[in-house]
Amino acid sequence: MRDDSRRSMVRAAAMLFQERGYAATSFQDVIARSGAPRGSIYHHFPGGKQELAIEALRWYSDRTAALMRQKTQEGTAIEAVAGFLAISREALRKSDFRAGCPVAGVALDLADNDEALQAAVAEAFEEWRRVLAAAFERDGATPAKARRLAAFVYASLEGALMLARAHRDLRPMDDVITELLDHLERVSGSK
Amino acid sequence: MRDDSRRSMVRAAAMLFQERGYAATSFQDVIARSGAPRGSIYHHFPGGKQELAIEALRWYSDRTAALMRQKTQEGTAIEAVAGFLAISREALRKSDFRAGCPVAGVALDLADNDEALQAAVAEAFEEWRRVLAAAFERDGATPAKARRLAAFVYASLEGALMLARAHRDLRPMDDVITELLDHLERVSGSK
DNA sequence: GTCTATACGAAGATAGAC
DNA sequence: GTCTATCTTCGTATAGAC
Repeated sequence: MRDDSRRSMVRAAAMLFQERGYAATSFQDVIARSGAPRGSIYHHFPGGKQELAIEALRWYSDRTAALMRQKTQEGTAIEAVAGFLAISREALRKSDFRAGCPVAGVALDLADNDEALQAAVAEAFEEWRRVLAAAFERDGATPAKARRLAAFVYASLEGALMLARAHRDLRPMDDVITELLDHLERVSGSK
Repeated sequence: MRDDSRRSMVRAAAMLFQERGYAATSFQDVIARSGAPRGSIYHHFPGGKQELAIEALRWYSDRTAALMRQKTQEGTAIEAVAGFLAISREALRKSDFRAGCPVAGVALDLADNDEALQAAVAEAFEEWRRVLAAAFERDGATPAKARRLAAFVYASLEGALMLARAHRDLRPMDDVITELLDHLERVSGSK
């Protein structure tokens, strides 16, 4: 297919970022993982590593937002969160604790420069938060409460992934899932 | 003082890890930040970058655990969490969103090798969790509930720092603080 | 669109003088 | 304990052929 190697590079970059972060990922790693030809990197990404990273974040962010959006359409906001957490947990387990979050892997590697990448990171988080906040609001929460809950969900999830990966143990993830869902159910009465 | 340059390197490394992560931090950065002499790196840290990182994590981890331990002795577990979150928030604000968590900055940069560093990361998280879980238990929670709440607190905090830094905005941090403390107070009745 | 060759700098690390 | 010099490897990036 046309542009196949380009897309495979974007996907491989996202995978590598979630495993070892942005700074620790080299083009060689991306080539090796994707199987894409070495000579076409700068043909597809004239902006180099930064451009590849921005595309990888966009690709992953949109894909993830679409998944969450779908879940919010199939049920309540709480059910969507529960389903999403289950998927994240399963991905972590099946990957032997390699599958974290590529956005997080980039976010913590950025120094003060690199504003374009920083913007891509912020936009990813913001897109996710928007989708979920809309569902909480639809289910009766005030706009402010919906925003807080959505931020809380993604913060907890990112932290849970970090802890579980560090321990190579699902328990921190399970603990966070238990407490987070408990909180969401408790507050669903007091919007 | 003796060992002054060594300690300054450890502190500088911790600062840099929280700003830009492990992989993006070079010895040059550590030298520049600490003001320590260039020629003595491998005198103080024969194990190179990994050894420096392990020491930096230990130093920061113990320091942070001691702070949390002190707070749990001055008041309830919930008060300790509230105080700790306030300190983290203030550090973030005063540093213009540079002060994240060095343990997180290392955690997400590790590939599958580097088991020694991985162990140092896990031990840091585990030490923090232990201190806080003990306080929740002292305040009446069951051991299992105390463990879950402590994990939830640190996961939320790590995620909140990540989101706030990405947006260069304190609101995600404030949102998480609001919801997390709300949850802790709600469940403090049903241990 | 992909190849090879290569420039260029920066990284981690070592050796030996002082 | 610190310096300078150096080695080696690896990184991003470019140029030009095919």
